[in-house]
Amino acid sequence: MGLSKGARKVLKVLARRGASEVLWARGRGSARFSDLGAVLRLSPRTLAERLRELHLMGFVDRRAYAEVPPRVEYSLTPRGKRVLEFLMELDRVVETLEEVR
Amino acid sequence: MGLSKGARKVLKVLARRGASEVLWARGRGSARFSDLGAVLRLSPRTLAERLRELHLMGFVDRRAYAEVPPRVEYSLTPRGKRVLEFLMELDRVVETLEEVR
DNA sequence: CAGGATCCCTACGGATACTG
DNA sequence: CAGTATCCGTAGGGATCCTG
Repeated sequence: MGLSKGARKVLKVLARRGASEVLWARGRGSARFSDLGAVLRLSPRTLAERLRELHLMGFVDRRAYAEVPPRVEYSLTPRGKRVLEFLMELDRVVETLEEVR
Repeated sequence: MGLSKGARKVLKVLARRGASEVLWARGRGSARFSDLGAVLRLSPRTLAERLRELHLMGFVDRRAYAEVPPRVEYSLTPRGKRVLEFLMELDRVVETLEEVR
């Protein structure tokens, strides 16, 4: 009788600022915290929060290297890739909406 | 290099409280304002706002009858039905995520 | 460099009361 | 009945400063 609770949660996270962009940007390869921030124009506060959420949902992987200065790289998990595919599907759906008038 | 602007907008609207529920509830047939409010447990303020947004995006149709007391019925447009299908797809995707571990 | 802490402003949404 | 108007608390997110 409605979206499942899990689906609603995913939907909400994906709609937050920068979430879909992070997944999209990580389509291939991994990237560092600061690189993502620069490309996506997100404040470190928001970026950290978003990455934490996406990590908690199992969509991105976090790998920290014990170096100075510190380096942390983020990449998509298989689950994250599945969700990214879904986002791409959304793009196609929205395109077809133009035709459905 | 990311979700289209339109897709992001759709995503955001769908994530707001009650949006997907309204679409889902209108899967078949139409319903009145107060019925939707009762079923979805939304305050009139939020329900009105949500319906206005969904109407503006062309997902729901609004038909007002010149009666006393007033009666207004909402139903899904073809576009709305397409979006509803997409939401159902989301449910399936989230299910498959359980397997992708 | 990768964040956490703080301050602050805006958006979202419930409760209540009111009107055509 | 179908909303709108108002009040108000909570969440989201930018800017800035700080630290391991």
